[in-house]
Amino acid sequence: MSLRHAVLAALVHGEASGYELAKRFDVGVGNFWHARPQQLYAELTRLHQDQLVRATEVPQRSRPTKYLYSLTDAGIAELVEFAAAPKKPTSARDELTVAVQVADVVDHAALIGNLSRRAAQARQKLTNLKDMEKSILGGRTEETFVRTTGHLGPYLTCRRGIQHEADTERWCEWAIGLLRSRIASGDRDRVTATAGP
Amino acid sequence: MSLRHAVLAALVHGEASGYELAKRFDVGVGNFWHARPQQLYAELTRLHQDQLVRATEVPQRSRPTKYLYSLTDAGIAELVEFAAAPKKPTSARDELTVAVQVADVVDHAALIGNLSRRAAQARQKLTNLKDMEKSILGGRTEETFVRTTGHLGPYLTCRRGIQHEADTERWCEWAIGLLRSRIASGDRDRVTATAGP
DNA sequence: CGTCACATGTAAAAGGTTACATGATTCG
DNA sequence: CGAATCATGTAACCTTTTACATGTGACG
Repeated sequence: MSLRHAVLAALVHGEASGYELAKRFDVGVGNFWHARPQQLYAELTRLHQDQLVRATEVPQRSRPTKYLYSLTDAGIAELVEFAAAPKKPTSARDELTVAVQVADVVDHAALIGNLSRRAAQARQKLTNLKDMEKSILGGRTEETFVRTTGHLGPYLTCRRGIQHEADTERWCEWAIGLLRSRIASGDRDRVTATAGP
Repeated sequence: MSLRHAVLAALVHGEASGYELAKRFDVGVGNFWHARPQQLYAELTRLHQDQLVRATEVPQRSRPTKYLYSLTDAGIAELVEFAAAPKKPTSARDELTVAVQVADVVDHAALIGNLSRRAAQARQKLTNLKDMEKSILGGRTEETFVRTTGHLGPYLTCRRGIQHEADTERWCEWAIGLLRSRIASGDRDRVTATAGP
């Protein structure tokens, strides 16, 4: 039940509407918690009912009324409790790795295609995250930043994302290399996706 | 809908009962796809109905009859198709990182506790995965292995796991270091989990 | 004139977790 | 004598995804 805490965490940064929050989940928060806009709208309603956030109505001309949400004291208390509670290990679920697991039974070219696409995605995310890191550090060195800032959290998670994406890219490229070398050293009896009866 | 493919992937290694499969998911496959035994029993039934696996009844004395499942040709074809299809990016969901994101609002000591526990889990998994790697390589160097083997897939995914766990451990320890240095350099106004009214 | 940004949701379906149920055998 | 291993499942619940619904204003 922890979409709830991801939303609260996203609101620490400042008040936001559901729509704005969705964008925060697309860039920053999305690195450690995915959620679709629909989920956010629903969760915000629940959080409001439970008084962990307060909502300010902002009428729009020619658009649905917008609601700006911000943390209440109860909301902050909830976060404090959450951070102290034992955490479940992340539950891994990666289709690509499932496909790689069966590399020996499967069409190599298609697999390599999938690995390249993933590598490209990782590079894209890396670029975004490095921009984010730059804007967090704001010209300071890490050492200075850590001593000065009141916003260590976002920096820590941003670094986490950077390392993870770099790791992903490295692994994809390495796997591609091995699969290719295997093709080069001659492989027979490979089943292909297009093989008909 | 890809628990299905994770199960098929696990069966490439050889026939298994639901119970045995649950163990494969605990060790090997679990590194990239989690599933509870109940899910596996249900999925195996479905796969059997769809004729992607065949089932051999094995009566037990004083125990529920056991079913040994193995891949059919249709099952292998399904895997081939799956491996060629475009893959969704992994959906990140990590409670610990959510907690770290709000480090600045939250009790540092408790957070550090959570980070240490995660680091310890990562070290444990690393040990297991390195044993697995050793048994896969079977004394050969990577180069020799890659040229000789018909089981590249499991090696690739095992390496993925190793790198990921190593990365996790490094990040946890690094984050702990920064959080501690922040305590040392004097921090005030930290909300603690035990603070009452 | 088409597409993107804004701004909210509802409803059904799929996927995953937790709790419960049963019961013999082996090991320390 | 208690715990772990073997061996299967059902049912209720919670979470996530997908599809649908609505409509304006700005930009090129």
